[in-house]
Amino acid sequence: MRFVEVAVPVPLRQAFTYSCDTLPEAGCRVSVPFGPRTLTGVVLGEAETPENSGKIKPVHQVIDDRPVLDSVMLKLCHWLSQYYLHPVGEVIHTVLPVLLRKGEPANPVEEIWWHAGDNIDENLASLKRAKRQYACLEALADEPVREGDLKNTFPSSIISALEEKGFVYSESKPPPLRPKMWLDYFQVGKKPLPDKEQAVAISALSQQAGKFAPFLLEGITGSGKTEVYLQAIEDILSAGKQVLILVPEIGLTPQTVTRFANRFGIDIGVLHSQLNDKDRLSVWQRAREGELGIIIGTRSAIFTPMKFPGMIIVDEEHDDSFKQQDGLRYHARDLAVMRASTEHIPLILGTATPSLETLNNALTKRYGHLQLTRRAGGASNTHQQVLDVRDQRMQFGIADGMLSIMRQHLSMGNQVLVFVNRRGYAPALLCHHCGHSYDCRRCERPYTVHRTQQRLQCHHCGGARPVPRQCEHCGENKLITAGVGTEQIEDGLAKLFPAVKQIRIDSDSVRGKDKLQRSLDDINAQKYQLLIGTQILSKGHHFPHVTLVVVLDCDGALFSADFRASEKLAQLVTQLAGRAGRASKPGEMWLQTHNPGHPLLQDLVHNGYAHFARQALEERKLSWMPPFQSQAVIRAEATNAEQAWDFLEQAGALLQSPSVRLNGPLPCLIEKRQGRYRFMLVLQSARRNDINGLLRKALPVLSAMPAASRVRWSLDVDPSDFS
DNA sequence: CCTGGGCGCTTG
DNA sequence: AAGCGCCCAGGA
Repeated sequence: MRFVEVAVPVPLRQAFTYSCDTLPEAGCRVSVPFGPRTLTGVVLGEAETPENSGKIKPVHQVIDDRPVLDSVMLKLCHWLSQYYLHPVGEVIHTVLPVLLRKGEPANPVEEIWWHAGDNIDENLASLKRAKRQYACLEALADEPVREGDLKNTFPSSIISALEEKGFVYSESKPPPLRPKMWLDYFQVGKKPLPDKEQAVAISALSQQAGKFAPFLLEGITGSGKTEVYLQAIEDILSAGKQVLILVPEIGLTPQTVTRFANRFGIDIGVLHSQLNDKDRLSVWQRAREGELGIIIGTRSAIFTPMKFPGMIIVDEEHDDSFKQQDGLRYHARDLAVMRASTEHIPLILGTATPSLETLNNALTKRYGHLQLTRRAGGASNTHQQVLDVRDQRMQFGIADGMLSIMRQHLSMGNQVLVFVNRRGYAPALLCHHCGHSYDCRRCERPYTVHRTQQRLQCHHCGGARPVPRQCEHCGENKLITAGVGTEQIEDGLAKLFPAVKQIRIDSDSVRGKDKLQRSLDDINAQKYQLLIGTQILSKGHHFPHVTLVVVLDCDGALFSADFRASEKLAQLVTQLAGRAGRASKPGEMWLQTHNPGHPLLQDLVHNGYAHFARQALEERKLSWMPPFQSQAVIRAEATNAEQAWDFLEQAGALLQSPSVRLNGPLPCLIEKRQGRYRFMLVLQSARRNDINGLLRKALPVLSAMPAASRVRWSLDVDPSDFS
């Protein structure tokens, strides 16, 4: 009798011991009895003979003949569980593809092959009058045929008729594995000559093959980061090693994939959020068998197994979408660092606007630091300026001065991009007579007015209602909107520039498959001259015909309660500036603000992101903020505000330590959502281990508190925001 | 007297 | 998390 530790998908901070006759390998799935249920768990390793073996139940069934989590992935699961203080069972649950969680087989499904039996000639002779059966048997005479192929030519009835006569038989076998199959057709396509900086980066990266070596690739937009990726992975692929590339959620366009596929002429495994479970599993399988040379995917692609790991690339490493915001709140970029380290492979963190965390690691030499400071092809940088809108007449959020600059660019036939960080028509609806504001009851925040859908929509909970005609409070017919969203700008600009073709790009307008890609193609084919949009426009797409970028409102970020707001604004503005222009058409960018003298804006506009970021790091150091301090947040929400607050107060009492500063309970930045009041408790310390240790000790007590069961609570290690 | 839903206890 | 027993309220 042997014993195993099994991680089961329940929110309990422990593994469970089971008995078995023969020891399954660590990383294999097993089905186990758990209370009155049967669950699919994963073997973590052998357990010592337990003392209270009376409780121990036997493993029902071993599902896998070989681990679904190799030793590296198991190690990472343990790290995730320890670092994010999350139950192992749930960690393993999030790491595995959905179908594997459900206990589906991990190996590729077997294929059925049809063979001709003995005495073919004799059998054929007996089929003289059954022409189709004759043809079918003849087709199998020389070699077996895959059932799928056979059924393309012959109906099942013909095949089963032959089977009944004993003339043919079927055999099922696993599809053949083809590790490193990309090498059969791998060839390096036409490539540009790297400039000096690119060449330095490429050679620095290639010298590190086969060992852990993290790099920040800080390259301004248009400096050719992707070309560095392409040339850096060339030798890795040709040596039969795989490359895993992580990209932000919206950055994964068919174009990105095509660029890699065209260069090397190979198949690429693509993992995006809309992929169905079956296709996802298939990429997982082919990556695990070493059949795919390149795997590109969003956040959760970091969990893709690789038989021949060669390199990991995190593109746009600063992007927020790498941080998971529920359940296991991991950061895929940080996990990529851990993974590269355990796999002993190099890692590229590429971006024009490094997060302060990564920049700090590069400046303190924990990471190699590669810089690309020149735009390829000699294109000039977009010139950034601040537009003082104080006392200016504004129409739908755009100052008169701004409109005349826009008019100039449009009259020259150039494209103009207007950035607004708000979708919908307006962020609020008010009664001009009594002042009544239309708020979502569940979130206590103003509804956003959506004109195209004729609805009021809550952007916090998704709730909606029809647009009222008259005030529900005083009955007057004086409802007005406040603030400006993309729809309103679209409306307003259409009236001002009736001859100019315009397009709105936000998550409402690009809903649906490939809609975004089609719109982007149309923009670059110059079917539109005026582009109005949100964040989406700042991610990864280049608009060579845009010569003017307008950012409508910077003021919100300058005075935000979130200490990262200025970093995010700087990244956004810089990324947006990078979208525009090309060599023959230098771009300009205007930032509308009521605070033209704000040191942050001035620094960004005059000295660029690189300077701004180094300055911001100094400030963070002086003000004892991340990345010089570590943070964790406990959030609690409940329909009864007091219960959420009470829980956090009790938690605070439990989390007393001289080396960890506690802040709270405080209301979250989104104070109420979906009818639940939300509070948080912030832990901060110079040493992350102090926070981790403190929480590790307290969590079992915390989870057992009666107050804990009355609220929804969660732990966020290294929070990226305080919403 | 029986049904149902809410709660809290347990899970190897 | 989720399945189960347990307890109390409500209906004819």
